[in-house]
Amino acid sequence: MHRWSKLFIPTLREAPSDAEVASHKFLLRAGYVRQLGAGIYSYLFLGQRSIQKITAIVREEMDRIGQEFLLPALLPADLWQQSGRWTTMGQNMFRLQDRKGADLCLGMTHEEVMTDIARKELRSYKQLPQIWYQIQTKFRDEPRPKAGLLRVRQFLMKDSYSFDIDQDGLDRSYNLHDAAYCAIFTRCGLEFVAVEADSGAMGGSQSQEFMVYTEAGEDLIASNVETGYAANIEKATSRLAPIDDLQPTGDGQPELVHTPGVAAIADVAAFFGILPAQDIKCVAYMAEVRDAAGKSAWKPVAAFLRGDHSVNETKLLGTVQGVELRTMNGDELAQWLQGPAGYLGPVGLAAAKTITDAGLLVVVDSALEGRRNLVCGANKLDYHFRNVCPGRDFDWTALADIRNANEGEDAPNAPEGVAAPLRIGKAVEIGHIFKLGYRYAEALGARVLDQNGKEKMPIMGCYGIGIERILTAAIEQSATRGTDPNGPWLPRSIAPFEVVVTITNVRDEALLAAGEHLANQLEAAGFDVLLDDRDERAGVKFKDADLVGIPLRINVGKKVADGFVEVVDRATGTTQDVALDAVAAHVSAL
RNA sequence: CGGGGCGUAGCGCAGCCUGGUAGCGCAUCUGCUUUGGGAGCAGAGGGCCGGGGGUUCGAAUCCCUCCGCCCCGACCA
Repeated sequence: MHRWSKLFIPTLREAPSDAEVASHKFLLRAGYVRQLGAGIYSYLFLGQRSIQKITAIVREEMDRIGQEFLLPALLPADLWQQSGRWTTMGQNMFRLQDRKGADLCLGMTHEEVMTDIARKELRSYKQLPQIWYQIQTKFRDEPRPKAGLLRVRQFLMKDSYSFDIDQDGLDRSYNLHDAAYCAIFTRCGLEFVAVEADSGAMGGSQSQEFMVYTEAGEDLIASNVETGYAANIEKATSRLAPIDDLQPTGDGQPELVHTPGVAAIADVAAFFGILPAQDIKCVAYMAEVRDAAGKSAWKPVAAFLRGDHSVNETKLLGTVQGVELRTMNGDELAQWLQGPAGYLGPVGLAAAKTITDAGLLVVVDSALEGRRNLVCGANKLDYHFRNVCPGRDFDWTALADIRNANEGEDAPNAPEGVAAPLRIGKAVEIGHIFKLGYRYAEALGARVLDQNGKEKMPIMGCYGIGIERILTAAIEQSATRGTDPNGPWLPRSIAPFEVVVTITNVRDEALLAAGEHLANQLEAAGFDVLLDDRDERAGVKFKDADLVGIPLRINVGKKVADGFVEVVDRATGTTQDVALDAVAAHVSAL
């Protein structure tokens, strides 16, 4: 039995000024954590209890599909040099040297170590599949730690790794994780969505992120509940409503129009009396590309989109197979597009044949495909073209989806004619499952014998869950709902205690006895109970109980004389009188 | 790494511009009263004003420098 009077729960009346996001303020004010440095936190009693609730759930679900290991956090450089990541990890890796001068790093992820075990121990396909997981502290020298526990330099991660003999096996391991993750996040009380993620340049074949919508999040995602569509904005598409094309003027061929001072999309639309969607917008970039040898070069890229659309730079980067983008400066615009910003257009440009060729890469967004009689810049100050038809009047290096999907557009998988508006919002990533492929098995030389006695590389998957992010997301979620003026509370499954029994006046022997008895009863019934036996005024105890986010409170007060206590349910904001001997049953039913 | 802000008691802040050796609220401790939503009165303790250097008779205050933290951006297997 935990008695508040004996515990260290340093609640704060006011949040330290460093804290901005709701979860950060909560964690500090409720006495869950204290900060030691940028992105470095100590977990106090309540925080640690919550973390343990979370890891217990994670463990329980993971044990159904895999085996728990505990790998070192201190890792020799050698392994990372073998995988090639000693150099590619760059600044995000904490590095150190031992007394002999040997290089080491602090683990930020454990593909290398797991694969090292696999290569040394796994010999036969008969040993596969394997799913190995751990719950370990990870270290990442984040350029900018922020938002309390949301982005930190030291954090807990459940990471697992699967080894299979073939793609089918990997698919199964991946699906097992998918299901386990859904079970974990559901049990943790989170409203989450699994989104298609950009698997990056590493060539992973499939990847899903588990996200929780919250303003504190750092990613943008698009989803629609009805169709089940969900994707990171870097990957999201949408079905566009049809746009009426303009009727051609004159002979129907591109016609040069004098448009003095008309540069912005809105001005062009107004000048021609058209919709922005009937205009072509140009955004010009320089893209850094690297060849196989790792040599880098900057190539010019002109991106063309519907006037009312915006470029998704991740998509564009993927299309041109580049590593970095920056917008063109004036000189570069003059050199490659012969026109000033505001008057850029695709007509008459010498587009490279393929993205690997030299010269200007012209990338046209798929939404322009098949459109007719559009307006665009003429690459000449104060002039535009009308009657421009993609394909007839200009060519391109690549036609691809490079635009951002917008809020309210229909999900791409919605049946024709069915409205399925996308919800687009910020979200925090709480988990990620990823089909890795052969990258690490290859680099580190892991091999097993298959049914035919031939050496084969095991195919891998890796899967992560941010433990603290579950806590953070749950708090943000509760704060966002904003239904309780007394602040956020935690889902019962991950709250440090399920119930707090508040004795309104401990100097009243009868109340004290009743509270103690009730707390013991509830504990015997299997609940996690905190007994507030402090000699404080009732108001203080109510405020504290709410502040620390315990989802249920039982007030032991005057009504005890009649055999009743009050049960306050934070989730519904309701207070009910319940007979003393019926409390356990009542709480179970909630 | 670029831009901005901040650092004064445990927390929130004022004082700095215009130099004279530190103050308010909350919290803490003692006593009395109070006891269902952060009580009242009386009293008390607590600060190397982030560090170092400089200017000055004198620096929280002005100047230089370093450190730390927060926010925006860049970055983020």
